[in-house]
Amino acid sequence: MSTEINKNSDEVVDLVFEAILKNRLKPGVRLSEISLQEEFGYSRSVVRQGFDKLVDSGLLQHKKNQGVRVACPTKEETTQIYEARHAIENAVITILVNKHQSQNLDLSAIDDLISEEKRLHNTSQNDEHTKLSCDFHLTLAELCGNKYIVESLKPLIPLSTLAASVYSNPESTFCSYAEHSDLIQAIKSNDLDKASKSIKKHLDNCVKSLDFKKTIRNRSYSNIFS
Amino acid sequence: MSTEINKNSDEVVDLVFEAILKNRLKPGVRLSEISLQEEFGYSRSVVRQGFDKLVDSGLLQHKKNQGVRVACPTKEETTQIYEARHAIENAVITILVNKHQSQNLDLSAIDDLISEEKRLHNTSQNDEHTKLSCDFHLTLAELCGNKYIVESLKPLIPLSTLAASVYSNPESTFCSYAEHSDLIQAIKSNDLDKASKSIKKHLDNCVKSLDFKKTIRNRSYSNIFS
DNA sequence: TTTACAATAATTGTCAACAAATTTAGGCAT
DNA sequence: ATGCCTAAATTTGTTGACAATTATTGTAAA
Repeated sequence: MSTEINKNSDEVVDLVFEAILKNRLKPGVRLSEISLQEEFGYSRSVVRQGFDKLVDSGLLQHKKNQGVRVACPTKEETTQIYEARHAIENAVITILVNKHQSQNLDLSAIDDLISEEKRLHNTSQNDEHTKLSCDFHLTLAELCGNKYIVESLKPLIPLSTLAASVYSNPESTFCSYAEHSDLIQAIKSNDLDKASKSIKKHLDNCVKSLDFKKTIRNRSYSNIFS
Repeated sequence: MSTEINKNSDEVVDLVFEAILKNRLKPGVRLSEISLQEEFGYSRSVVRQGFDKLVDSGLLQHKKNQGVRVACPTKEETTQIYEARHAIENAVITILVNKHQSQNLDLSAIDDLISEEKRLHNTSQNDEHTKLSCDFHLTLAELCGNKYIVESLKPLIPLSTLAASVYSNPESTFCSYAEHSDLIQAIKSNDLDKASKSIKKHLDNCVKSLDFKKTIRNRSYSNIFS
Protein backbone atom coordinates (compact mmCIF):
# COMPACT_ATOMS: atom_id res chain seq x y z
CA MET A 1 0.00 0.00 0.00
CA SER A 2 1.11 3.52 -0.63
CA THR A 3 0.31 5.74 2.31
CA GLU A 4 -0.02 4.76 5.91
CA ILE A 5 -3.63 5.37 6.77
CA ASN A 6 -4.76 5.48 10.33
CA LYS A 7 -8.49 5.09 10.12
CA ASN A 8 -9.30 5.69 13.70
CA SER A 9 -12.59 6.15 15.39
CA ASP A 10 -12.41 9.93 15.34
CA GLU A 11 -12.82 9.81 11.59
CA VAL A 12 -16.06 7.92 12.07
CA VAL A 13 -17.16 10.56 14.56
CA ASP A 14 -16.40 13.37 12.12
CA LEU A 15 -18.13 11.54 9.31
CA VAL A 16 -21.38 11.20 11.22
CA PHE A 17 -21.05 14.68 12.70
CA GLU A 18 -20.70 16.32 9.30
CA ALA A 19 -23.40 14.16 7.76
CA ILE A 20 -25.84 15.38 10.39
CA LEU A 21 -24.84 19.03 9.90
CA LYS A 22 -25.36 18.63 6.16
CA ASN A 23 -28.74 17.06 6.71
CA ARG A 24 -27.72 13.84 5.02
CA LEU A 25 -28.41 11.81 8.12
CA LYS A 26 -32.01 12.21 9.23
CA PRO A 27 -33.28 11.67 12.77
CA GLY A 28 -34.18 8.11 13.59
CA VAL A 29 -32.25 6.33 10.85
CA ARG A 30 -30.42 3.25 11.95
CA LEU A 31 -26.71 2.94 11.33
CA SER A 32 -25.23 -0.51 11.03
CA GLU A 33 -21.67 -1.21 11.93
CA ILE A 34 -21.10 -3.41 8.91
CA SER A 35 -22.27 -0.83 6.39
CA LEU A 36 -19.62 1.67 7.41
CA GLN A 37 -17.07 -1.09 7.54
CA GLU A 38 -17.84 -2.12 4.00
CA GLU A 39 -18.17 1.35 2.56
CA PHE A 40 -15.06 2.84 4.05
CA GLY A 41 -12.93 -0.09 5.11
CA TYR A 42 -13.04 0.68 8.80
CA SER A 43 -12.88 -2.38 10.94
CA ARG A 44 -15.98 -3.04 12.94
CA SER A 45 -14.36 -2.39 16.27
CA VAL A 46 -13.22 1.04 15.11
CA VAL A 47 -16.74 1.83 13.93
CA ARG A 48 -18.05 0.73 17.32
CA GLN A 49 -15.62 3.02 19.12
CA GLY A 50 -16.81 5.93 17.04
CA PHE A 51 -20.45 5.05 17.63
CA ASP A 52 -19.81 4.82 21.37
CA LYS A 53 -18.46 8.36 21.41
CA LEU A 54 -21.41 9.64 19.44
CA VAL A 55 -23.82 7.88 21.76
CA ASP A 56 -22.05 9.47 24.69
CA SER A 57 -22.51 12.95 23.23
CA GLY A 58 -26.17 12.27 22.54
CA LEU A 59 -26.03 12.34 18.75
CA LEU A 60 -26.76 8.64 18.44
CA GLN A 61 -29.04 6.54 20.55
CA HIS A 62 -28.27 3.01 21.51
CA LYS A 63 -30.55 0.10 22.22
CA LYS A 64 -29.21 -3.24 23.35
CA ASN A 65 -28.88 -5.67 20.46
CA GLN A 66 -30.41 -3.14 18.13
CA GLY A 67 -27.42 -0.97 17.39
CA VAL A 68 -27.58 2.76 17.06
CA ARG A 69 -29.97 5.27 15.53
CA VAL A 70 -29.53 8.94 14.83
CA ALA A 71 -31.05 10.88 17.73
CA CYS A 72 -34.55 12.18 17.35
CA PRO A 73 -35.00 14.94 19.92
CA THR A 74 -38.37 15.18 21.62
CA LYS A 75 -40.04 18.51 22.26
CA GLU A 76 -38.75 18.56 25.82
CA GLU A 77 -35.24 17.66 24.72
CA THR A 78 -35.28 20.36 22.08
CA THR A 79 -36.23 22.94 24.69
CA GLN A 80 -33.41 21.73 26.90
CA ILE A 81 -30.94 21.76 24.01
CA TYR A 82 -31.66 25.42 23.36
CA GLU A 83 -31.62 26.28 27.04
CA ALA A 84 -28.18 24.71 27.29
CA ARG A 85 -27.06 26.45 24.13
CA HIS A 86 -28.11 29.79 25.54
CA ALA A 87 -26.20 29.08 28.72
CA ILE A 88 -23.01 28.36 26.82
CA GLU A 89 -23.32 30.76 23.90
CA ASN A 90 -24.20 33.68 26.13
CA ALA A 91 -20.95 33.02 27.96
CA VAL A 92 -19.18 32.76 24.62
CA ILE A 93 -20.22 36.20 23.47
CA THR A 94 -19.46 37.64 26.90
CA ILE A 95 -15.93 36.32 26.63
CA LEU A 96 -15.62 37.55 23.06
CA VAL A 97 -16.73 41.08 23.90
CA ASN A 98 -14.20 41.17 26.73
CA LYS A 99 -11.51 39.90 24.40
CA HIS A 100 -12.48 42.39 21.74
CA GLN A 101 -12.21 45.22 24.21
CA SER A 102 -8.81 44.31 25.55
CA GLN A 103 -6.94 42.55 22.77
CA ASN A 104 -7.65 42.93 19.13
CA LEU A 105 -9.81 39.90 18.53
CA ASP A 106 -9.48 38.52 15.01
CA LEU A 107 -12.98 38.02 13.66
CA SER A 108 -11.99 37.46 10.02
CA ALA A 109 -13.06 33.82 10.13
CA ILE A 110 -16.50 34.91 11.24
CA ASP A 111 -16.65 37.67 8.65
CA ASP A 112 -15.90 35.13 5.95
CA LEU A 113 -18.68 32.88 7.15
CA ILE A 114 -21.16 35.72 7.17
CA SER A 115 -20.16 36.75 3.67
CA GLU A 116 -20.75 33.21 2.52
CA GLU A 117 -24.11 33.17 4.29
CA LYS A 118 -24.99 36.43 2.58
CA ARG A 119 -24.07 34.92 -0.77
CA LEU A 120 -26.22 31.86 -0.24
CA HIS A 121 -29.08 33.88 1.15
CA ASN A 122 -32.26 33.48 -0.90
CA THR A 123 -30.93 30.51 -2.78
CA SER A 124 -32.44 27.07 -2.42
CA GLN A 125 -29.23 25.57 -1.08
CA ASN A 126 -30.95 24.75 2.17
CA ASP A 127 -28.55 22.11 3.43
CA GLU A 128 -25.53 24.27 2.70
CA HIS A 129 -27.17 27.06 4.60
CA THR A 130 -27.69 24.84 7.61
CA LYS A 131 -24.06 23.80 7.58
CA LEU A 132 -22.91 27.42 7.45
CA SER A 133 -25.12 28.40 10.36
CA CYS A 134 -23.68 25.59 12.44
CA ASP A 135 -20.15 26.60 11.53
CA PHE A 136 -20.96 30.13 12.60
CA HIS A 137 -21.92 29.10 16.11
CA LEU A 138 -19.06 26.64 16.49
CA THR A 139 -16.51 29.12 15.19
CA LEU A 140 -17.65 31.71 17.70
CA ALA A 141 -17.08 29.23 20.49
CA GLU A 142 -13.64 28.36 19.16
CA LEU A 143 -12.63 32.02 19.16
CA CYS A 144 -12.92 31.96 22.95
CA GLY A 145 -9.85 29.77 23.04
CA ASN A 146 -11.42 27.55 25.67
CA LYS A 147 -11.55 23.90 24.65
CA TYR A 148 -13.92 22.94 27.45
CA ILE A 149 -16.48 25.43 26.26
CA VAL A 150 -16.09 24.20 22.70
CA GLU A 151 -16.56 20.60 23.76
CA SER A 152 -19.65 21.52 25.75
CA LEU A 153 -21.26 23.25 22.81
CA LYS A 154 -20.16 20.82 20.13
CA PRO A 155 -22.84 18.14 20.47
CA LEU A 156 -25.61 20.69 20.92
CA ILE A 157 -25.21 22.11 17.42
CA PRO A 158 -25.92 18.94 15.43
CA LEU A 159 -28.66 18.14 17.93
CA SER A 160 -30.27 21.44 16.96
CA THR A 161 -30.03 20.47 13.31
CA LEU A 162 -31.73 17.18 14.08
CA ALA A 163 -34.48 18.96 15.98
CA ALA A 164 -34.95 21.26 13.02
CA SER A 165 -35.14 18.27 10.75
CA VAL A 166 -37.96 16.88 12.86
CA TYR A 167 -39.98 19.97 13.62
CA SER A 168 -38.97 22.53 11.04
CA ASN A 169 -41.58 24.66 9.40
CA PRO A 170 -41.07 25.02 5.64
CA GLU A 171 -42.29 28.59 5.51
CA SER A 172 -40.18 29.99 8.32
CA THR A 173 -36.45 30.41 8.11
CA PHE A 174 -34.59 28.49 10.78
CA CYS A 175 -31.35 30.24 11.61
CA SER A 176 -31.33 33.66 10.06
CA TYR A 177 -28.24 35.23 8.55
CA ALA A 178 -29.35 38.73 9.47
CA GLU A 179 -29.37 37.86 13.16
CA HIS A 180 -25.87 36.44 12.92
CA SER A 181 -24.75 39.69 11.38
CA ASP A 182 -26.42 41.75 14.11
CA LEU A 183 -24.72 39.70 16.79
CA ILE A 184 -21.27 40.23 15.33
CA GLN A 185 -22.00 43.93 14.95
CA ALA A 186 -22.79 44.13 18.66
CA ILE A 187 -19.56 42.35 19.55
CA LYS A 188 -17.56 44.66 17.32
CA SER A 189 -19.05 47.71 19.01
CA ASN A 190 -18.19 46.25 22.43
CA ASP A 191 -21.85 46.35 23.40
CA LEU A 192 -22.21 43.40 25.75
CA ASP A 193 -25.81 44.10 26.61
CA LYS A 194 -26.84 44.29 22.99
CA ALA A 195 -24.89 41.16 22.10
CA SER A 196 -26.40 39.27 24.99
CA LYS A 197 -29.92 40.22 23.98
CA SER A 198 -29.07 39.41 20.39
CA ILE A 199 -28.00 35.83 21.05
CA LYS A 200 -31.00 35.31 23.31
CA LYS A 201 -33.39 36.52 20.67
CA HIS A 202 -31.68 34.53 17.96
CA LEU A 203 -31.95 31.25 19.84
CA ASP A 204 -35.51 32.00 20.87
CA ASN A 205 -36.40 32.62 17.25
CA CYS A 206 -34.85 29.30 16.28
CA VAL A 207 -37.16 27.53 18.70
CA LYS A 208 -40.14 29.60 17.64
CA SER A 209 -39.65 28.57 14.04
CA LEU A 210 -40.25 24.94 15.03
CA ASP A 211 -43.61 23.24 14.93
CA PHE A 212 -43.76 20.74 17.76
CA LYS A 213 -47.07 19.30 16.63
CA LYS A 214 -45.23 17.27 14.04
CA THR A 215 -44.49 13.64 14.69
CA ILE A 216 -42.09 11.56 12.71
CA ARG A 217 -41.71 7.86 12.29
CA ASN A 218 -38.45 6.05 12.76
CA ARG A 219 -36.82 5.38 9.47
CA SER A 220 -34.97 2.21 8.63
CA TYR A 221 -31.39 1.77 7.58
CA SER A 222 -29.88 4.36 5.34
CA ASN A 223 -26.98 4.26 2.92
CA ILE A 224 -26.66 7.97 3.31
CA PHE A 225 -22.89 7.81 3.11
CA SER A 226 -22.67 6.08 -0.24
CA MET B 1 -24.21 -17.60 39.38
CA SER B 2 -26.86 -15.97 41.48
CA THR B 3 -27.62 -12.56 40.05
CA GLU B 4 -27.29 -11.43 36.50
CA ILE B 5 -24.53 -8.88 36.55
CA ASN B 6 -24.03 -6.56 33.65
CA LYS B 7 -20.62 -5.11 34.20
CA ASN B 8 -20.74 -2.53 31.52
CA SER B 9 -18.38 0.26 30.76
CA ASP B 10 -20.43 2.84 32.64
CA GLU B 11 -19.45 1.13 35.87
CA VAL B 12 -15.82 1.66 34.97
CA VAL B 13 -16.57 5.30 34.27
CA ASP B 14 -18.29 5.74 37.63
CA LEU B 15 -15.48 3.94 39.40
CA VAL B 16 -12.83 6.28 38.04
CA PHE B 17 -15.09 9.31 38.39
CA GLU B 18 -15.73 8.66 42.08
CA ALA B 19 -12.12 7.75 42.75
CA ILE B 20 -11.04 11.13 41.41
CA LEU B 21 -13.66 13.00 43.44
CA LYS B 22 -12.49 11.17 46.56
CA ASN B 23 -8.88 12.02 45.80
CA ARG B 24 -7.89 8.38 45.58
CA LEU B 25 -6.72 8.76 41.99
CA LYS B 26 -4.01 11.39 41.74
CA PRO B 27 -3.17 13.35 38.59
CA GLY B 28 -0.72 11.64 36.30
CA VAL B 29 -1.08 8.07 37.50
CA ARG B 30 -1.26 5.49 34.80
CA LEU B 31 -4.18 3.09 34.64
CA SER B 32 -3.63 -0.24 32.97
CA GLU B 33 -6.44 -2.11 31.33
CA ILE B 34 -5.38 -5.44 32.75
CA SER B 35 -5.27 -4.27 36.34
CA LEU B 36 -8.93 -3.31 36.35
CA GLN B 37 -9.75 -6.48 34.51
CA GLU B 38 -8.06 -8.58 37.15
CA GLU B 39 -9.29 -6.65 40.17
CA PHE B 40 -12.93 -6.43 39.20
CA GLY B 41 -13.43 -9.03 36.54
CA TYR B 42 -14.29 -6.60 33.79
CA SER B 43 -13.23 -7.81 30.41
CA ARG B 44 -10.54 -5.76 28.78
CA SER B 45 -12.79 -4.48 26.03
CA VAL B 46 -15.25 -3.19 28.60
CA VAL B 47 -12.45 -1.45 30.46
CA ARG B 48 -11.31 0.07 27.17
CA GLN B 49 -14.81 1.36 26.43
CA GLY B 50 -14.90 3.02 29.82
CA PHE B 51 -11.46 4.51 29.37
CA ASP B 52 -12.44 5.85 25.96
CA LYS B 53 -15.38 7.70 27.46
CA LEU B 54 -13.21 9.15 30.20
CA VAL B 55 -10.62 10.23 27.68
CA ASP B 56 -13.35 11.89 25.67
CA SER B 57 -14.50 13.89 28.66
CA GLY B 58 -10.94 14.91 29.45
CA LEU B 59 -10.56 13.08 32.75
CA LEU B 60 -8.02 10.66 31.33
CA GLN B 61 -5.31 11.37 28.83
CA HIS B 62 -4.33 8.94 26.14
CA LYS B 63 -1.03 8.38 24.44
CA LYS B 64 -0.66 5.89 21.63
CA ASN B 65 0.65 2.57 22.89
CA GLN B 66 1.05 3.98 26.35
CA GLY B 67 -2.47 3.65 27.60
CA VAL B 68 -4.16 6.22 29.76
CA ARG B 69 -3.17 8.46 32.64
CA VAL B 70 -5.28 10.50 34.96
CA ALA B 71 -5.40 14.05 33.63
CA CYS B 72 -3.00 16.56 35.08
CA PRO B 73 -4.39 20.01 34.24
CA THR B 74 -1.88 22.69 33.35
CA LYS B 75 -2.24 26.22 34.63
CA GLU B 76 -3.85 27.30 31.36
CA GLU B 77 -6.23 24.35 31.40
CA THR B 78 -7.19 25.07 34.98
CA THR B 79 -8.05 28.64 34.08
CA GLN B 80 -10.16 27.39 31.19
CA ILE B 81 -11.87 24.80 33.37
CA TYR B 82 -13.02 27.47 35.76
CA GLU B 83 -13.99 29.83 32.98
CA ALA B 84 -16.16 27.07 31.53
CA ARG B 85 -17.56 26.26 34.95
CA HIS B 86 -18.55 29.86 35.45
CA ALA B 87 -20.27 29.90 32.07
CA ILE B 88 -22.36 26.87 32.94
CA GLU B 89 -22.89 27.36 36.65
CA ASN B 90 -23.93 30.98 36.24
CA ALA B 91 -26.62 29.72 33.87
CA VAL B 92 -27.52 27.05 36.41
CA ILE B 93 -28.21 29.50 39.18
CA THR B 94 -30.07 31.79 36.77
CA ILE B 95 -32.38 28.93 35.90
CA LEU B 96 -32.76 27.96 39.54
CA VAL B 97 -33.71 31.48 40.64
CA ASN B 98 -36.31 31.60 37.87
CA LYS B 99 -37.62 28.22 38.91
CA HIS B 100 -37.68 29.25 42.55
CA GLN B 101 -39.69 32.34 41.70
CA SER B 102 -42.33 30.58 39.63
CA GLN B 103 -42.63 27.06 40.97
CA ASN B 104 -41.72 25.97 44.42
CA LEU B 105 -38.27 24.58 43.80
CA ASP B 106 -37.37 21.74 46.15
CA LEU B 107 -33.94 22.51 47.57
CA SER B 108 -33.99 19.89 50.33
CA ALA B 109 -31.26 17.84 48.65
CA ILE B 110 -29.03 20.90 48.67
CA ASP B 111 -29.93 21.75 52.26
CA ASP B 112 -28.91 18.24 53.31
CA LEU B 113 -25.57 18.58 51.57
CA ILE B 114 -24.89 21.90 53.25
CA SER B 115 -25.78 20.46 56.65
CA GLU B 116 -23.32 17.67 56.03
CA GLU B 117 -20.69 20.18 54.95
CA LYS B 118 -21.34 22.17 58.10
CA ARG B 119 -20.89 19.03 60.18
CA LEU B 120 -17.60 18.14 58.56
CA HIS B 121 -16.38 21.72 58.72
CA ASN B 122 -13.19 22.06 60.74
CA THR B 123 -12.57 18.35 60.77
CA SER B 124 -9.59 16.79 59.06
CA GLN B 125 -11.75 14.72 56.71
CA ASN B 126 -10.31 16.53 53.74
CA ASP B 127 -11.20 14.02 51.05
CA GLU B 128 -14.76 13.70 52.29
CA HIS B 129 -15.03 17.46 52.20
CA THR B 130 -13.88 17.53 48.60
CA LYS B 131 -16.45 14.94 47.62
CA LEU B 132 -19.24 16.90 49.29
CA SER B 133 -18.26 20.11 47.56
CA CYS B 134 -18.37 18.36 44.21
CA ASP B 135 -21.76 16.87 44.98
CA PHE B 136 -23.00 20.33 45.84
CA HIS B 137 -22.15 21.74 42.44
CA LEU B 138 -23.40 18.71 40.54
CA THR B 139 -26.64 18.59 42.50
CA LEU B 140 -27.33 22.23 41.72
CA ALA B 141 -26.96 21.47 38.03
CA GLU B 142 -29.25 18.47 38.28
CA LEU B 143 -31.96 20.60 39.88
CA CYS B 144 -32.23 22.51 36.61
CA GLY B 145 -33.75 19.42 35.06
CA ASN B 146 -31.64 19.86 31.94
CA LYS B 147 -29.54 16.82 31.11
CA TYR B 148 -27.42 18.66 28.56
CA ILE B 149 -26.34 21.20 31.13
CA VAL B 150 -25.54 18.41 33.59
CA GLU B 151 -23.48 16.56 31.01
CA SER B 152 -21.60 19.74 30.16
CA LEU B 153 -20.69 20.40 33.76
CA LYS B 154 -20.02 16.82 34.77
CA PRO B 155 -16.43 16.42 33.57
CA LEU B 156 -15.43 19.87 34.79
CA ILE B 157 -15.99 19.01 38.45
CA PRO B 158 -13.51 16.14 38.77
CA LEU B 159 -11.13 18.15 36.60
CA SER B 160 -11.29 20.87 39.23
CA THR B 161 -10.49 18.30 41.90
CA LEU B 162 -7.48 17.18 39.91
CA ALA B 163 -6.30 20.74 39.50
CA ALA B 164 -6.66 21.21 43.24
CA SER B 165 -4.65 18.07 43.80
CA VAL B 166 -1.84 19.51 41.72
CA TYR B 167 -1.81 23.13 42.82
CA SER B 168 -3.64 23.21 46.14
CA ASN B 169 -2.24 25.29 48.92
CA PRO B 170 -2.32 23.51 52.28
CA GLU B 171 -3.07 26.62 54.26
CA SER B 172 -5.97 27.92 52.20
CA THR B 173 -9.34 26.21 52.06
CA PHE B 174 -10.30 25.18 48.59
CA CYS B 175 -14.07 25.20 48.21
CA SER B 176 -15.59 26.91 51.19
CA TYR B 177 -18.79 25.76 52.81
CA ALA B 178 -19.77 29.29 53.83
CA GLU B 179 -19.82 30.42 50.21
CA HIS B 180 -22.05 27.52 49.26
CA SER B 181 -24.42 28.55 51.98
CA ASP B 182 -24.43 32.18 50.82
CA LEU B 183 -25.23 31.12 47.28
CA ILE B 184 -28.23 29.07 48.33
CA GLN B 185 -29.42 31.93 50.50
CA ALA B 186 -29.36 34.23 47.49
CA ILE B 187 -31.33 31.75 45.41
CA LYS B 188 -33.91 31.34 48.16
CA SER B 189 -34.40 35.09 48.36
CA ASN B 190 -34.87 35.25 44.57
CA ASP B 191 -31.95 37.62 44.30
CA LEU B 192 -30.47 36.80 40.90
CA ASP B 193 -27.89 39.54 40.99
CA LYS B 194 -26.58 38.47 44.36
CA ALA B 195 -26.57 34.80 43.38
CA SER B 196 -24.71 35.58 40.18
CA LYS B 197 -22.07 37.56 42.01
CA SER B 198 -21.87 34.84 44.64
CA ILE B 199 -21.06 32.03 42.20
CA LYS B 200 -18.56 34.24 40.41
CA LYS B 201 -16.77 35.08 43.62
CA HIS B 202 -16.85 31.48 44.78
CA LEU B 203 -15.23 30.15 41.63
CA ASP B 204 -12.71 32.98 41.59
CA ASN B 205 -11.76 32.15 45.15
CA CYS B 206 -11.27 28.51 44.21
CA VAL B 207 -8.75 29.55 41.58
CA LYS B 208 -7.12 32.06 43.91
CA SER B 209 -6.51 29.34 46.49
CA LEU B 210 -4.30 27.51 43.99
CA ASP B 211 -0.56 27.93 43.75
CA PHE B 212 0.45 27.56 40.12
CA LYS B 213 4.14 27.64 40.89
CA LYS B 214 3.96 24.02 41.92
CA THR B 215 5.07 21.35 39.53
CA ILE B 216 4.37 17.68 39.89
CA ARG B 217 6.01 14.64 38.44
CA ASN B 218 4.08 11.95 36.64
CA ARG B 219 3.44 9.04 38.88
CA SER B 220 3.62 5.45 37.77
CA TYR B 221 0.97 2.78 37.94
CA SER B 222 -1.30 2.79 40.93
CA ASN B 223 -3.36 0.09 42.57
CA ILE B 224 -5.53 2.77 44.03
CA PHE B 225 -8.65 0.67 43.60
CA SER B 226 -7.47 -2.30 45.60
C1' DT C 1 29.04 3.79 40.69
C1' DT C 2 27.17 5.24 36.54
C1' DT C 3 25.89 4.88 31.75
C1' DA C 4 24.79 2.57 27.55
C1' DC C 5 23.02 -1.16 25.24
C1' DA C 6 20.65 -5.56 24.53
C1' DA C 7 17.20 -8.93 25.84
C1' DT C 8 13.12 -9.84 28.14
C1' DA C 9 8.61 -8.86 29.81
C1' DA C 10 4.46 -6.42 29.83
C1' DT C 11 1.04 -3.63 27.68
C1' DT C 12 -1.59 -1.77 24.05
C1' DG C 13 -3.83 -1.81 19.24
C1' DT C 14 -6.21 -4.45 16.00
C1' DC C 15 -8.63 -7.97 14.02
C1' DA C 16 -11.22 -12.25 13.48
C1' DA C 17 -14.35 -15.68 15.14
C1' DC C 18 -18.23 -17.29 17.69
C1' DA C 19 -22.59 -16.95 20.36
C1' DA C 20 -26.86 -14.44 21.28
C1' DA C 21 -30.37 -11.60 19.82
C1' DT C 22 -33.16 -9.39 16.48
C1' DT C 23 -35.00 -8.42 12.08
C1' DT C 24 -36.64 -10.14 7.85
C1' DA C 25 -38.89 -13.39 4.80
C1' DG C 26 -42.01 -17.01 3.70
C1' DG C 27 -45.76 -20.18 4.35
C1' DC C 28 -50.10 -21.38 6.35
C1' DA C 29 -54.46 -20.84 8.38
C1' DT C 30 -58.27 -17.76 9.02
C1' DA D 1 -56.00 -9.98 1.73
C1' DT D 2 -54.67 -10.18 6.77
C1' DG D 3 -52.55 -11.94 10.72
C1' DC D 4 -49.67 -15.38 12.96
C1' DC D 5 -46.13 -18.62 13.39
C1' DT D 6 -41.71 -20.69 11.98
C1' DA D 7 -37.17 -20.56 9.74
C1' DA D 8 -33.42 -18.15 7.63
C1' DA D 9 -30.50 -14.31 7.44
C1' DT D 10 -28.58 -10.38 9.31
C1' DT D 11 -26.70 -7.81 13.03
C1' DT D 12 -24.90 -7.04 17.46
C1' DG D 13 -22.22 -8.41 21.87
C1' DT D 14 -18.30 -10.59 23.59
C1' DT D 15 -14.24 -12.99 23.90
C1' DG D 16 -9.74 -14.43 22.63
C1' DA D 17 -5.57 -14.35 19.96
C1' DC D 18 -1.83 -12.13 17.59
C1' DA D 19 1.21 -8.31 16.15
C1' DA D 20 3.36 -3.91 17.32
C1' DT D 21 5.03 -0.86 20.57
C1' DT D 22 6.76 0.41 24.92
C1' DA D 23 8.62 -0.37 29.61
C1' DT D 24 11.63 -3.02 32.40
C1' DT D 25 15.37 -5.79 33.65
C1' DG D 26 20.00 -7.44 33.29
C1' DT D 27 24.70 -7.15 31.63
C1' DA D 28 28.98 -5.11 30.42
C1' DA D 29 32.07 -1.34 29.74
C1' DA D 30 33.83 3.22 31.12
